[in-house]
Amino acid sequence: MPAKLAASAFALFAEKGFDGVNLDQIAAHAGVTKGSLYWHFNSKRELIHAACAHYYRMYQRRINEALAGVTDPAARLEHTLRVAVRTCLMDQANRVFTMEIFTSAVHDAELRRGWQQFYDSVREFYIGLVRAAAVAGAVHVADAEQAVNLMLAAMEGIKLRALFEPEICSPTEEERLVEGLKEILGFPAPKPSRNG
Amino acid sequence: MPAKLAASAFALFAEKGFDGVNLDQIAAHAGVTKGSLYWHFNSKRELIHAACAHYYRMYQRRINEALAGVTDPAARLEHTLRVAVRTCLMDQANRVFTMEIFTSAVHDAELRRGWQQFYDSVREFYIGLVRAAAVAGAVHVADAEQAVNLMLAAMEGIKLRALFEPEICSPTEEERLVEGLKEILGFPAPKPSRNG
DNA sequence: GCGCCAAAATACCGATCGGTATGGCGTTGT
DNA sequence: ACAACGCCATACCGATCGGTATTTTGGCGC
Repeated sequence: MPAKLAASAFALFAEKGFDGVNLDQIAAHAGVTKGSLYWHFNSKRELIHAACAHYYRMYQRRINEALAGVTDPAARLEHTLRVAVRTCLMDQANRVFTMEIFTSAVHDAELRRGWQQFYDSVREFYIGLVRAAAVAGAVHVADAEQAVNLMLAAMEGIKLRALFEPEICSPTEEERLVEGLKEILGFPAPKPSRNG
Repeated sequence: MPAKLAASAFALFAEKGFDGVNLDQIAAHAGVTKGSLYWHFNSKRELIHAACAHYYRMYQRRINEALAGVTDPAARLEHTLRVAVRTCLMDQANRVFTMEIFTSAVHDAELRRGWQQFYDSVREFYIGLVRAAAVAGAVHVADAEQAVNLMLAAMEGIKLRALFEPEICSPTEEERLVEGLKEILGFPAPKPSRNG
């Protein structure tokens, strides 16, 4: 049940923000009432943290699935990037959710730590992927760390931009976004006949 | 008085967010009471919009001051960039305030329009500056618009990152940030003896 | 069947806060 | 002197919502 509540919280927070959802709504979404919710969580804040953990796990699960059985460094990097774009940029709900994390993290040190931990692990993962791809000669970067930092910043910037210009993250733009981010990571320019 | 209330609202929102400040606090900060505040503004929402307008005007005033009497295209671009970094990245209060705009804009079309209008004018201004500097041979970009988009995305990404890693926007990092953004805009790499 | 415990439901509480109603004061115009 | 108006202060209102207290329910073991 706590996992179901966390999932419900995530779903509703991603739609209306942390302050836009009350606990009765979350409980109802999970099929129980607020009293039951309080049996499992001590406060709304605790539930927010659980919703964040839910999101981080979901992202990690997607990456693991995308990389299962993939050994080629360049392919691993590209798959990771595609999942990230699909999950973090194309999905409006997830964009809204992470924006709520940022805004609330200003005043909540634990939330901030949680995000930073997540962000750092994502970043280190990318750095490792880029380095492996560079050794394999698939990408060319002077400094893997800097390229990853720039790529992640660009992703965050796109996310922000999409909040008021949702069309830049429409399905028809996905491939363009992926290509732009790949370029930052040092992938060679796309060829007309390259493998999708 | 309405301007004073808007300024007070901006100052407090930039510290605690839109939902973290009540109208009594804003009124007190402006030296009046809530009744007087309601004489001038119909609702908290209207006050939020006034605070946003205050911020946009402040930014524009700073740019105008920085560019007064500057005619060299490269200098104009660099000055604009420095003011933007100082105002939008180095100033924690302003970072917090703009994050609040983004989060609220998801559910407030007018707020969204206001921000988009501001963002578009900033963007067009940069494109104009980059093109002028390119004609003057001071920067080298294949596509001014794309370079500006990337630079602005990077700025937004840095802003987000700074929310949980404030040290990346510390005074000692300012020059590094400026140089990184200049590089995106096609400025030549810094020389050891270049003019500050 | 009874007791225990976990989980859930229901009713309630107090604080908060945006918003409203009303009265007061100072200034200006007639 | 009086009326009108702008601006302001104070008191009040109702809705909301996180959180608490109490009761109920279901499952399990004996």
